[in-house]
Amino acid sequence: MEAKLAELLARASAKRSRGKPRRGKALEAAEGGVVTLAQSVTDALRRAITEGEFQPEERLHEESLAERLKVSRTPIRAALHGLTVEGLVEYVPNRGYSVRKVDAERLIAIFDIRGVLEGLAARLAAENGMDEATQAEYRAALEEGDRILSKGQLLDADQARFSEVNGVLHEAILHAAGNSMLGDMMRVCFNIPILSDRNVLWRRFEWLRRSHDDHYRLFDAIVRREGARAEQLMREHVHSVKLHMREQIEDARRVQPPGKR
Amino acid sequence: MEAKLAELLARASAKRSRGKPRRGKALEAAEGGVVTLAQSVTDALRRAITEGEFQPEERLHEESLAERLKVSRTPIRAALHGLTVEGLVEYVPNRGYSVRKVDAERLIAIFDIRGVLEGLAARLAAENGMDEATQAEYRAALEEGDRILSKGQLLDADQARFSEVNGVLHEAILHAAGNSMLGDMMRVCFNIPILSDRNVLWRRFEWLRRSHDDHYRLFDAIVRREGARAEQLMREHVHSVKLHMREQIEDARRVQPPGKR
DNA sequence: ATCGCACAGTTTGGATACAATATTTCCGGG
DNA sequence: CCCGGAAATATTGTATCCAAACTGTGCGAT
Repeated sequence: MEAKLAELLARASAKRSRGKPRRGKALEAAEGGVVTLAQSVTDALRRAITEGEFQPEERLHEESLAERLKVSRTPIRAALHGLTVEGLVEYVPNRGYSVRKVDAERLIAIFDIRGVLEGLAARLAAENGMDEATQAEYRAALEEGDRILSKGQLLDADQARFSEVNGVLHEAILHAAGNSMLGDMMRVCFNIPILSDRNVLWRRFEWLRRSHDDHYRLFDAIVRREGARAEQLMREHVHSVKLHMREQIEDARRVQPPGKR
Repeated sequence: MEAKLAELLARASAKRSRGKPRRGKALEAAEGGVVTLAQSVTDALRRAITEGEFQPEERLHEESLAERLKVSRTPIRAALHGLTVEGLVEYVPNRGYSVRKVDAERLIAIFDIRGVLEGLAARLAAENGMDEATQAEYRAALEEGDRILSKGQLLDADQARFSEVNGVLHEAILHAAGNSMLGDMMRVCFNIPILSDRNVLWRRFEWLRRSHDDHYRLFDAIVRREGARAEQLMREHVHSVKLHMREQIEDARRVQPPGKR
């Protein structure tokens, strides 16, 4: 679990040099496809950080990173600077960058914001209406969730699938909301080390069932165009995730008492 | 109105080399005081853009900017990259940066987000309670607003002061909310060319009076710790600003019909 | 022994040089 | 006259270089 970072970079930049001599036009790459080294490095570092490749307060030494990724310091610096603006990394002038620590307080803050942002997304989705294709996606994801939950217990392999299902649902709502900025801001709330792939939660099966049920009601509210109800449901949903998370944090703290250093 | 940009940079970087040989420790400068050239340039460019120094889709040519600001391309690039992450600037690989256009749709999107974010701030402020000092600031700002409005009409010089008052009120609520991330996200919603200093609105006096009254009610709700009410009031308040703004845009469009280019 | 100071080494910030990519111009063919 | 393509030009992307700032260590004074 060491050269993993370089591997991430390789995957990120794969989209660059692949294929034909490249159809000249940059437009094809304008969205989605990564083009510059700096972007690849940014993606690689972001993933590495959110997936816990680095410790919370760990220094991010420019030269070491450059060496590990086999690039010069320039794209590294661009990436670190960008991640600082995104809020994933901290920066002190003349002293460099470090991984931003996410303490309990900050986590709560994030969830409060997620609550209102996702609530807004749900309301807008309900007000604007969800097109057929997106509805179909949503429904499919719901059914997939049913299948996973029907076993009465959750296997490890299922966790990833359930996360996937969750992602689809949220994306569908976000898409229906039709507010592009909302997605940008939400991304900031999701790119957080601890939860990242949201592998953490999903502990108690019963809670999970309830969560899945929320998704059903949310869908109902949206297709009925009941904006206020959709918003309320989503808020409560996120709120319950927040409580669940706080519980887990406190559990973890009990195991390993505070005041480590 | 040409060398204004350079002037902005001078002001921004003034905080750097000022004073004694600088107390060695960087900690003093860690927050607030700008330290690196890149930061100064970022601030200068942000201001220039939000104050309308550049046209909406105008290209931001690295070398020209470097020349105008008398710095190398390095800090310029850092600044542009950062502003891109912030959403003020657009970027296409190998083609450079340009001022992001804020069309009506985007403006609406921003106000929708501001509505829920400021609503959250108001609710949190009410739930947490506002300390005495902040309450005093808020009250002082309210009275200042009364004084300005008491004349029955708004002079040009008053506009700036009223904007100031508004700023203080929002800052007070934000501070009481105690959610640092909220401030970061809200900044993104405020750094928008069109409104920037919020000089635009405040057209109709009556509307302004109503707006000021909102601030009173908001305060009442907060000190009474009525979170839900505070949130609702703030939402409605922002919503009314949104409507007001949309109206103005449509007015402007009537004067200068669409399809300019 | 402790505090302060100076010096050496490390690390970052900014400028410059070079390479890669896009845009423009200009020329020949249709 | 218009269109297509190739060279020329301009602009961005990356690497390297140098200067400034910070960190740590060791020596000397108290």
